[in-house]
Amino acid sequence: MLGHDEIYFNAARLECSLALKTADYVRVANPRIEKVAQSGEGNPKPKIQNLKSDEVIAYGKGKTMPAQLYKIRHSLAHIMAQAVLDFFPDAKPTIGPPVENGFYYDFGVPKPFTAEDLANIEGRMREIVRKNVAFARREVSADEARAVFGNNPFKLELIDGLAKGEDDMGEKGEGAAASTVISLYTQDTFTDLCRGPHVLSTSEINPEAFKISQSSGAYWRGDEKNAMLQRIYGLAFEKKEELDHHLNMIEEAKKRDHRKIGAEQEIFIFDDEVGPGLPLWLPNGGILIEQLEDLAKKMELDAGYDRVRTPHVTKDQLFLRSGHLPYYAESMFPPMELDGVTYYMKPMNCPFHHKLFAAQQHSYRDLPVRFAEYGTCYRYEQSGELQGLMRVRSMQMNDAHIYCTPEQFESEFMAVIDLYLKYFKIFGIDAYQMRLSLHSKEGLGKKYVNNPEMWLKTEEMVRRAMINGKVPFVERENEAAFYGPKIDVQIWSVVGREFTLATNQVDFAVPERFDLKYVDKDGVEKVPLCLHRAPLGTHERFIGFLIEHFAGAFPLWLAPQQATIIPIADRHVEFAQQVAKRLQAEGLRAKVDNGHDRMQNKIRKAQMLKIPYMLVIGDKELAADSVAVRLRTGEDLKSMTVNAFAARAKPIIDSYAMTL
RNA sequence: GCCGACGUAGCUCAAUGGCAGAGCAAUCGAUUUGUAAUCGAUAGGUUACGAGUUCAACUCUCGUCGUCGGCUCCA
Repeated sequence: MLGHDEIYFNAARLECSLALKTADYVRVANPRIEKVAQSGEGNPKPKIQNLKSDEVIAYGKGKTMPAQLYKIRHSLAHIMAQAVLDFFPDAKPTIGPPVENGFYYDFGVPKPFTAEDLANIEGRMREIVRKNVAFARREVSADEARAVFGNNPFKLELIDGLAKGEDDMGEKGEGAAASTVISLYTQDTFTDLCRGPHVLSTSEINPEAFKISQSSGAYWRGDEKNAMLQRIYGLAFEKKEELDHHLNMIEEAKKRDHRKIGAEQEIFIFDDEVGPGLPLWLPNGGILIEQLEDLAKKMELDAGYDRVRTPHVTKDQLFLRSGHLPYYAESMFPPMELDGVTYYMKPMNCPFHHKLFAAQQHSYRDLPVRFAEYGTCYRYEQSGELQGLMRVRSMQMNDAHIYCTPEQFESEFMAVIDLYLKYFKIFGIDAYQMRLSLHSKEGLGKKYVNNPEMWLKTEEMVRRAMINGKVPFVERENEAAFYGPKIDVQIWSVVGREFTLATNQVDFAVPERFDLKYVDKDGVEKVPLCLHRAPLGTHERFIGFLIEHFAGAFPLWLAPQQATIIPIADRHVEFAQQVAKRLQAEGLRAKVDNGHDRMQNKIRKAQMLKIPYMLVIGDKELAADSVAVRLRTGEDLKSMTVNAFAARAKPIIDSYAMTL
């Protein structure tokens, strides 16, 4: 992606869709640069690519930021802690790292911070920065450190961990990386346990280039069983213009939030009496869904899939067999008891497809078998995690299961990846990241099927397939499905949240539980491998993503209303209605705007709804059987006959083109 | 689920303890207009829901529901 000179990024870290020069993207967005799989023998060696000649510092999961920015943000976190202690001497500072766009600090305090507190803290921080205080480093023994932080149980826990070679999150460092050096940084009146680095003096920090953005609760060390701390987030950049630019981008991003556009364009609603996370699709949303399903059916027919249908409800036995119960029960809607039988709404389609596979005899000659279904699933997601269409409780999944032999695995897996890429090309999606999600040793037998050999084997199969297919990807541990590794397509919503848009999963475990088999060449019954794939994810998330991706300006083939016909005066309405009928007969979604407004206002309304074509009809058009065509881009194509207009639009629709 | 903020007309917002208002949208009327807002009128509300304090509650308190931002989670 970064190979292109100029790229169109949707959300990612830019929080809005922009065509950018790669160099600008690298500068502004600070892209995630992670382990990139290398071709060659054995496991690829992780490699951090430095796209910038400037010094960068790694933080978080494989992310980097320029060293100076890191120091500024990290130092501001300490200054924030100092300011907080000025107002709340009993607050217990815990950790305060730099993050994308800024920094945060978590405090143990008896009461959450108020908006007024935050304003005071921000003001105090500015005073400290302006005093040009120095940051001084000092290395101490664990016992000395304990003496300094004797009244702060969080810091004592960190010191104990450091003494054992753990990092901030209580995780073991990599062998030799385990450090016994404990360092303190002091600025002004405040000393913190910290590995650094920091600015030498606050004179390196622009007091106008940072801002406290929000506060919220956060669990100590990210574990919900631990104490709830209060986190304060700050935004920080080197220059004020960069902060202003960032704030401006956030404002722009809000305008294309799918929740806002979804309401404006009447695509979906939520209703309190229906329930949270249960979207209702208005007619415009219905059109989007049908267009996507038509596309999927065409593409999947070409790719050799068979379509199946399965029920929404099933007996508990099915999910006991699949292994979802009892482990997945808390993410399922509660059971229904009828006549002594327990039923569940399905959270996924796989077990049903497995049953379909099992219902027929299979020879190796029949494989691969590919069952596709836009299945409706229900998951009881935690209330706090619901977000518009991006995370819901009822969803329609572009699901399919492919049953194949190990020999067929690579070509089947890559055929799915190719399908992704075809879809993404149609939609112009290029700001995504393919992520090879791996198991973790610690999770074996808990989060993951306890079969270490098969994990390593299938992970290597996927890795090799991706390398052979020359598809760039990153690797991430502890993100696999319980039954096998997967390639997830990660995208960022316009407000900056990361989501899995599509997935392609290997399953080496569940087919056996369902006793699935085929008869191989040698006459022996064998268990097939299964691929779970959903290139278009769910309608809910995919459409939520598309709304933001296109900022509501859908390509012609998707646009719920493709043309609005605008009669200039009442005497043109009848002809306008005829034109609408004729265009509808040609398969175009056209409607007459016969409201009381003047033409200018009708154009304005259509423009705001991002309707692709505005067809103006006045005396001239009435006489010539024509329409005056205006595009939503503002371009005026002047008058053309109704037939000429239809002949222009239809191939654009049929080819899924982005042009109008 | 946890922490916090918020919930007023279809939408965006005003009214801080004393008669609930504006713009847009809707409806009706006038206008018949050539590429991003014609004029006028009408209608629209148990201020999310339920309790409490008060002479008086949109406003203060408690609970419930929902939304938003984080945290956690995300097969």
